[in-house]
Amino acid sequence: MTNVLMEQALRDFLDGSSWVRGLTTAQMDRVRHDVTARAYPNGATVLAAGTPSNQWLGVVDGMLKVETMSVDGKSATFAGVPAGAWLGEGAVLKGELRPYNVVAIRDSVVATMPRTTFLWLLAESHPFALWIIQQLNARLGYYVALVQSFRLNDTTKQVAYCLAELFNQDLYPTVRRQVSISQEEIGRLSGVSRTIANRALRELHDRGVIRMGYGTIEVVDMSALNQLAHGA
DNA sequence: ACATTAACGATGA
DNA sequence: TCATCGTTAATGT
Repeated sequence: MTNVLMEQALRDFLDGSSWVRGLTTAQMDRVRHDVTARAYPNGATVLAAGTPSNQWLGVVDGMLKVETMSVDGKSATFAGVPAGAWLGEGAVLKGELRPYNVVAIRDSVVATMPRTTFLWLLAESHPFALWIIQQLNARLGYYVALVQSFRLNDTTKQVAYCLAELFNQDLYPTVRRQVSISQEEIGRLSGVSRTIANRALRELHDRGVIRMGYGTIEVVDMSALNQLAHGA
């Protein structure tokens, strides 16, 4: 993507971010000035664990994941983050070193807001603070339901839950029915091997819930997927 | 039982 | 050419 196209994509992305609508004109001007965009190829580390939390990130295009690495090199994926979402406010708020890696799992464009701008907005804008609260609350809800799903459900339903949440409007406001993610990453996100992820996805396909493409999954029946995700 | 890892070939971009 | 997918056989819990 050329720089000009990327700047245009960044403007569109900001205009489409719901928290921007609550800002004053002056606040918006500063945001537009301070937020920058950068492209990352598939597999690239956007932010490494252990580095200072100096930025809030927005996924303009593509897909990121949040993961930790254990000492023996194994990794656990906590979240898949599709285009339209913002992430990283937790570490910025705590002022800690980043606890997780943020990695591109597709060719991606990522927007960066400096920590100082983020904290300024949080102090200046009540609507922004409310938006952040609802975002944190939506994440909490995700993880509570995740524990429930893993305690009570078989692997196919675990995969269904993780897949369904990629379309959660509270977590990821951009409305889509298709997501660009490999079965390998679906497995990591769901805590199962690629073999099992593949079997679960084919089961969902055979039930007419999704369609599978090369590196993509399209939801055909969202309500059926959500029902399976919650134990049906 | 049921999941994982490693591996293979096939195929899409 | 490389990523991704579908499948299988051996192995682990």
